[in-house]
Amino acid sequence: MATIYEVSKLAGVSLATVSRVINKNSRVSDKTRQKVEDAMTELGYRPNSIAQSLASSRSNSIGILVSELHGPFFGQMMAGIEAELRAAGKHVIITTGHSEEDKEKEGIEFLISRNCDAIILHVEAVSDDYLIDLCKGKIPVYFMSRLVAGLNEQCISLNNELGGYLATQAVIEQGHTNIAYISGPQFKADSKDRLTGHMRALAANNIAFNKGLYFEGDFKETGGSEGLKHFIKNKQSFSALVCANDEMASGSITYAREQGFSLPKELSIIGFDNIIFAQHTYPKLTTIDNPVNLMGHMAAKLVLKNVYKQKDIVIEHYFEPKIIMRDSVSPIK
Amino acid sequence: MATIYEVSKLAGVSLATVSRVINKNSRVSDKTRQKVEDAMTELGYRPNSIAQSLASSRSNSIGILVSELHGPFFGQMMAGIEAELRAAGKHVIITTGHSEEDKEKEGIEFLISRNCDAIILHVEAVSDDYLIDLCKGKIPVYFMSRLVAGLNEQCISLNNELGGYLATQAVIEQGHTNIAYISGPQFKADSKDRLTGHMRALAANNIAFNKGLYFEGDFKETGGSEGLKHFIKNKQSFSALVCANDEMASGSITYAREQGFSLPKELSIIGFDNIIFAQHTYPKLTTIDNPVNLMGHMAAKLVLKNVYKQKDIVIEHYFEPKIIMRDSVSPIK
DNA sequence: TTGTAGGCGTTATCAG
DNA sequence: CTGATAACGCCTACAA
Repeated sequence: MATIYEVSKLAGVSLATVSRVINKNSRVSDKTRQKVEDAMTELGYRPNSIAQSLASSRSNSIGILVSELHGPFFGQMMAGIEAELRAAGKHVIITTGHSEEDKEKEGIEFLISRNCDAIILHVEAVSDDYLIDLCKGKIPVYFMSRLVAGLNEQCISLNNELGGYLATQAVIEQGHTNIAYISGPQFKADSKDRLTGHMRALAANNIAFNKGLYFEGDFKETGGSEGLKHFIKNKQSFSALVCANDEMASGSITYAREQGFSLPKELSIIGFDNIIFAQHTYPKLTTIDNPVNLMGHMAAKLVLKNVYKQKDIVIEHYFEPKIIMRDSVSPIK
Repeated sequence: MATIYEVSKLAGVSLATVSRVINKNSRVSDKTRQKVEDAMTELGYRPNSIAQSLASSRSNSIGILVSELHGPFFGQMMAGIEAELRAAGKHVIITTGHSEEDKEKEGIEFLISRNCDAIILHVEAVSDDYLIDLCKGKIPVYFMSRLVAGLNEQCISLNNELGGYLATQAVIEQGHTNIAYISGPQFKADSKDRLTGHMRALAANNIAFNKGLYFEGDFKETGGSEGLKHFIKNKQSFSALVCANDEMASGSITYAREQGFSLPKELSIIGFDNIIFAQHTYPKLTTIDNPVNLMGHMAAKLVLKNVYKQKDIVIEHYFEPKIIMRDSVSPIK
């Protein structure tokens, strides 16, 4: 692979001049610029971004840490971030944390060690203290879907509590009072907040929280089926089921039908996130819209504005969920 | 951020010695190792992987190019690759090509310029010639879901033609002869192969290919609904619909129900890929299993074996799809 | 086992 | 506008 040195020799100029035409900044006479460019194409020269990065301590790449690479939620999030950044000529380096403290930390250190200009984190297992410490470092850090106390300016988050409230409220408005709830893993802030919202809606309507109608799921399809199975086994009676995300709602819809429920007549089900597939369950899933793709774009804009000093960017840190009415919730008879 | 130099000073040893304990290879006496490690923790030292990479021209990171970051197909693929590599202590750098030639090339160059030890590509728009050229470079290149002539050893692929055949054959075996087909974008090799398989099944059963029952979709949910709408508008008669992937199958199931079809009685639908969500459509989607997660693992193993010289790894280059019988296909009345 | 010194490919600061 | 030259942080023969 040709280096800047060979280019300079072929073009008959110095290293510095070649570097200048690469970086298009300081003035170079058109004549020499042309010579250099010719030499570059002739040699098929490509700048080595590793070397650039080492020398300049800038990399034009942004590190991203997500919990998982699969799943509709993270897919939309990554896609949003990447699209915005790519359009600005930046690259993205993605790694995973698997919701485990060690792996999250390791992932973060990898990104830092790669000289990312900034990192965008969706972390779930690591403590606030760790994050606050992290922010004292040199590299700018931003957070998706996590509100770290005192670091609001660096967070893009959804009002999950409100979302949880809206979901349960929607079901209550249809006359349901026996409402089962399948939450996400409770070590995750999102899950906790959604559950809090659920409780608030219950309380606001004078419905007592029934522990027998609560199940902690895993945010996956299986969580939905297992939760429902659990309720049925324990002979609970309920006419509505609110799930803390759409995957679990899908799983429970499938399982409910297998058990002979007529949906939504005998059981109303509501989800959370509004993943694309929510339009393709049967009945079509009523759910809470989580604009995670948009939030990804916003996180990217945040780094564009703060790190790359792009002007005229308006940042919205806090997103409000809204309900999407479809067919999986019906009035109680 | 502390450097190796400060560590060496604090530990009272040379740069080389510090480098040795970082790389755990050449022998260092326990005593000095301890001194160095103490110094490292005291300073909170983290190796700068950029500098490591520049000096050693090795990066312990593998570049991955996928078309999109979202969607169940790529999600599973990335997850498979990452899991395998992560377990081996390697990191993954993911970027996207968006199925556009320019972006694919740009993505590849980014990965190369980042000194990846190897790159794994899922490219769709770039030509074989370009890829063959690419392989002449210094950095090892591997391909997912694409067979490049002469480069079989570097490819992990699925027999898409067979999959296409199996899908249509399954529907024929249930007595269907008027079979509509919604393909993927025909510039993609996968789509083309699946269609070829469809044609072979038709031919093998003496069913003429009817152009009116063919629609080129986009591999997304909308492709399924649009295709079905197209057939209906043109007053085609058909009792079965085979879709080149599950997203389109889901879209067509939803649309079919909206149009009042009773499924699967009045219309049998089959998909391709067996994404997780295929279990949650109604009726549950009969489809062709595409072990893309496994294939991701295999691609990772390929680099573990060839690039990192790990022994005892058995590579399987060629995967066979198989049919997954569920409920969306029924015998013709 | 440990240290010295040159080099990886660029950038950036000075002079000129 | 252009050219030397010293960093950037680390690896790796080669010596000791």
